[in-house]
This record gives sequence, C-alpha cells and structure tokens, in this order.
Amino acid sequence: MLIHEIGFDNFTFKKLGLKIGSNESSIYRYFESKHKLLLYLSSWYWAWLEYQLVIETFGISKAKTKLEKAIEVVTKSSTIDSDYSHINEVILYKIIVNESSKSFLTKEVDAENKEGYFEIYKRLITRIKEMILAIKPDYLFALSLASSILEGGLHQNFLNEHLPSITNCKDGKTTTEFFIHLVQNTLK
Amino acid sequence: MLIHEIGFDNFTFKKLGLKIGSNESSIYRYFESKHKLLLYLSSWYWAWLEYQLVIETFGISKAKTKLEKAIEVVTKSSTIDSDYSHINEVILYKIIVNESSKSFLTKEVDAENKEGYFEIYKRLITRIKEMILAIKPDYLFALSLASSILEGGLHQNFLNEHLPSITNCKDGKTTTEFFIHLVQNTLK
DNA sequence: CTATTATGAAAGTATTACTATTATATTTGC
DNA sequence: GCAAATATAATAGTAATACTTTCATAATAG
Repeated sequence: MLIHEIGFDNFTFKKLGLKIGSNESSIYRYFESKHKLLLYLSSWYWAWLEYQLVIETFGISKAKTKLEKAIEVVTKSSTIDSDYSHINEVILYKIIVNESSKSFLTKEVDAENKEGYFEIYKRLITRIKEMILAIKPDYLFALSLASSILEGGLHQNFLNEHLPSITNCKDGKTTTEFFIHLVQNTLK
Repeated sequence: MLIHEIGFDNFTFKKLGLKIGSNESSIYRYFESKHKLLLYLSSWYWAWLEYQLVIETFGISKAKTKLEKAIEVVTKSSTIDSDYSHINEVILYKIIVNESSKSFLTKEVDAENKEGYFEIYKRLITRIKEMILAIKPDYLFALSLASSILEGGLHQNFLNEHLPSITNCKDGKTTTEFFIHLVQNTLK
C-alpha cells in the first residue's frame, strides 16, 4: 500500500492514481478527502479487529481466559499473515500503528465524532471494557484500561520498530505479554 | 499560542508572523521548518517535565512514594497554572496532548532519532523506568510501563476532552489515580 | 441502442512550506 | 559617535499540495 511506502503525509491522490492506473479526480469521487480516507481505513481496521475479537472469544466461558484472548487479538503485532483476508494484513497493521492516531489528532475531532466516524472504535473499546468488568465488576477504570490496551498496544509496537530503547516489547518478549501481565495484576 | 488556537496542521509561519508582528522569513531563521518547531517545542516540554520530576521526587526516600509522585507529575492534566513558569503552561500542555505524537509519527522518525531529537524524551522515560525498578528489580517490562504511563497519560487526557465515552478519567476520577492504581498492582 | 452513469484528461485555484533577494533597521565594537 | 556586522522586513518566487471544475469519452443498464 502506497500510504505505508511513503507515509500518509507524503501520500496524495495523484500519486495513488498514478500507481493504480486511475485518475486523481476519479478517486475524489469515492473519497471526499485524504483525511476521510484515513478515517475509513481506520474504521475498516477496527471493524475487522472487532470481528476477530468476537469470533475468537466467542466460545470462551471463563472471563479471565476470554479477556486474555481479547488482549492477544488487539495487541498482536501481526507480522505473519492470518488465514482470513486476501489484502495485506501486515502492511495494514503498520499503517494503523503509524497513522491511525492522526485520524483523531485534529481540530475537527469533535465535529467528526458527532458525525459518527469513531463509532466502531468506541464500540470495540466498549467490548473490551465489558470483558474487564466481567472479571472485576467494581473496577472504576474499565474504559480507561480498555482504551489503554488498544492504543498502548499500537504504541509499544511502534516503539519496537522505531524507538526500541524505550520498550521491552522486543527480543522475544511481546506486547501481548506485557499487557496480559499488567491487566492480570490490575484486576486481581 | 497560535498552534493551540488553530491546530498544528493549520498553523503556518506566515500566520504566526502576522500574529506576533514579525515576518515569515525571520521566523524561518530560527526554526528550519514547521516540523522542527514541533520537535523543539516537544523537547522543551519534556525537559521541563524532567526538571519537575527530579525536583519533586528528589527528597523522597521511599521507592513507592517516589514513583507515585513521578506518576502524578507526568500524568496530571495541568488545568491550573503552577507557580513556576510565566508562559502559559495550560495551553502548552494542550498542545502536547494534541500534537506531540505527530513529532514522531512520520517517515523521518528514524533519521531524526539518530540526530538526537528524542533524547530528552527517552531520558525522561528512563528515569521513570529506574523508579519502577527500584520497587521491583526483576520486573521485565519497566521501560514499557514507563512509556505507557507517559503516552497513556496524554491519551487519557485527550479522551477526557474529545472522546469522553471511552475513558473513566473524568467526573472527579483523575488520570493520575488510574495510573497509580495500575502501577501499584502491577509491581505488587 | 439510447440514456444514464462512471471515468479520464486537463486545467485551474488557493494555500502551503519554504527559499532567495534586496533594502532597511538595529546592534556592537572601537 | 560612527562604521561594520548582523538582524529584520518586504517582496517575490517556487514546487507541491489538496482539492474543484469542465468537458469529452467510455462503459453499462434498461
């Protein structure tokens, strides 16, 4: 994907058109703006993660095991292709790690939130929150813990790739292990 | 500060010149680029946080109390001016919350890291890591926990302002409380 | 096979992120 | 107090960005 190759900031619809043999103005017919494309792409990823989360934790009855599976799904660095999709999942994950924060770190975040652009993302976090509360119903920070797992997972995997001196999620130790340990102790 | 008013993406040196009664080209003599300005501003903030961290934890001998103070310093949402500085600390914090991630979420992050632009940030995280290890020397994820406290703190305060439905750090419950509880249990 | 709809090519616009040039201040050294 | 060094301002310019508009052509659907 071109966004990953050159980075979202250097990415333009003109360059994309050139690459996929299409026209700039044609692409603008499908995506109102570059920023909207990032919003759609991010939402698409969150929807797919939600799907994975649901099917992978569906059969698990024990609350603790269920949450551990959930943490695994949302924090795994996805270096090997899963068996489902045809589109390059590894590259999509890298785009999300590097660019997804830019979808909400804007002056328009409140307006776009009102228009519903973050609904899937918020629903995903709510699902994780429910799993946390199933273990410890009186925990006061279930939403914050859930959002920290999701964004923190991306961040640790970013650090692993670009600033490895400030993460331990490397050399065989995974981001998933870090968060499972963190959450286990917090909900004890 | 203009960056906060209109957002870093809409901010230009021309607009800044107009606002401060100076000239675009003059500003370019001090800051090579808009992006470098963000790097300097971020580093300036990390240096100032580091300073606060050091003086506020200096006299504390008990490792646990020391780390709690450290967490307080780096996760406090800074809504009231402290007694030190003259520049608007509240607005600076808001800029950091909304924009600082953009200083490393670029294609140039590796090159800029080599040039030392993230040294203060990394040193700050290392300091927190040391405080964590003072409590639990065999903890395998001290760096990841430290970086999670710092970035996670910013993120929770961002959510509080823009996506409050996915955080509990609101209505009297603070980001600091969330992280102190999290860390206490993790290092138990 | 015609009407609708989608796509392409090209040009245009306003803005951005700078750079370069030259004139005019301002400061500093003596 | 004044020349020399240095900083600032004004202006113009450049290449690219993020789109928009127009119109011709191609694909498709009824």
